[in-house]
Amino acid sequence: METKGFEHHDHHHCIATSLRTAEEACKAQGLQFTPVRRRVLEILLDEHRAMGAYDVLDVLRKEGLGSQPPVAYRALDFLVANGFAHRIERLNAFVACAAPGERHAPCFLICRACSAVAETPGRRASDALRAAAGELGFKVERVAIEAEGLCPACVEADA
Amino acid sequence: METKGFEHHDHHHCIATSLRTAEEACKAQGLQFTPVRRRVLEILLDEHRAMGAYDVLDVLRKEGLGSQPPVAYRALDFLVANGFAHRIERLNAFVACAAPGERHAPCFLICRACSAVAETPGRRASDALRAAAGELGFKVERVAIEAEGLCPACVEADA
DNA sequence: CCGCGAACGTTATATCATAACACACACGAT
DNA sequence: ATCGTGTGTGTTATGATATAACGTTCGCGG
Ligand SMILES: [Zn+2]
Ligand SMILES: [Zn+2]
Ligand SMILES: [Zn+2]
Ligand SMILES: [Zn+2]
Repeated sequence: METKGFEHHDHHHCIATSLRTAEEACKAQGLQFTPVRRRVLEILLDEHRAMGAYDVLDVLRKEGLGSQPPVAYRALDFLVANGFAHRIERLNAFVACAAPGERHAPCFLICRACSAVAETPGRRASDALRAAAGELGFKVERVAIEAEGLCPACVEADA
Repeated sequence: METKGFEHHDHHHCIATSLRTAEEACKAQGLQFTPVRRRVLEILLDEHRAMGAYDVLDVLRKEGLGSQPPVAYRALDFLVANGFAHRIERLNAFVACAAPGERHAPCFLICRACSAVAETPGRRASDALRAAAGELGFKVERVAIEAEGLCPACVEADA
């Protein structure tokens, strides 16, 4: 998996690929990739940053796709449950998954200065956590690993 | 005996020690360990579980120590800022620190069945995270590591 | 046709958190 | 001694996030 948060990239391409991946995954698993769900994923991909449910809802409203909180929350829950997006606990916000389809323990780097969010593989951290939990007899089902600090650009600006 | 993390322990003793540690740390650092702050820490220690700010506030209200949200939030913020308590993002809740005074990267194991919360050293996971972040030029300042799953007791009950 | 489950639309409400301002008090400087 | 200043507290009001509950629609298999 590639980290996208702090680097330039071909964004049109990355949107198209993610959407197609989601579409195919839904078809393969018999999930309904409905217009609202699709559009919410598009919105997250467009912005390429962490968005609150109400931010997403604002966009849906303007487009006549839904006007009440449950519409946004249901679509977001679907995307999160199926690995197309992640919830960032620290921000009460959502972000499109940078590597949909791959089984992974996401790990987020959140810049406190510019609010950029990068998803990076958290496999090592996740393994360490599972090991520690296992020693206590705790059965880990989901892991949230989130770091707050300064992104490369803001570290420079700070200095 | 109550449950600390997932194990039994001498709870009266653990409350007393934690309170004393906080008291001494405040004195040493010139921080004000005011009645409200002290009482809030006691409340978190008493319950020995994750509590919402409003849960804490309910107790304060009954005791005439404060009746409005800012009172609870201010005290909790103080305790968190100084390492006497932690905030659990996943639960929007607070818990007394299990190792006050020691510099540590806390890591939480949250049981989805019984809501028990254990704090465990997250040093290995935290180190792994910092290493991954460092490769990207990200400067980590704070880390939140939270696992959701089944505690030992609930794993057994489940089987 | 009917029963069912999944998604959606809507209303209302629950839950979590902070802005803003007034007051009290401790403490060091004038 | 008085004044300014910083810090903590009390209070009102509001903002931000999230879900309960119920009715409607629609496709699908019995
Ligand atoms: Zn992109
Ligand atoms: Zn930044
Ligand atoms: Zn205890
Ligand atoms: Zn449990």
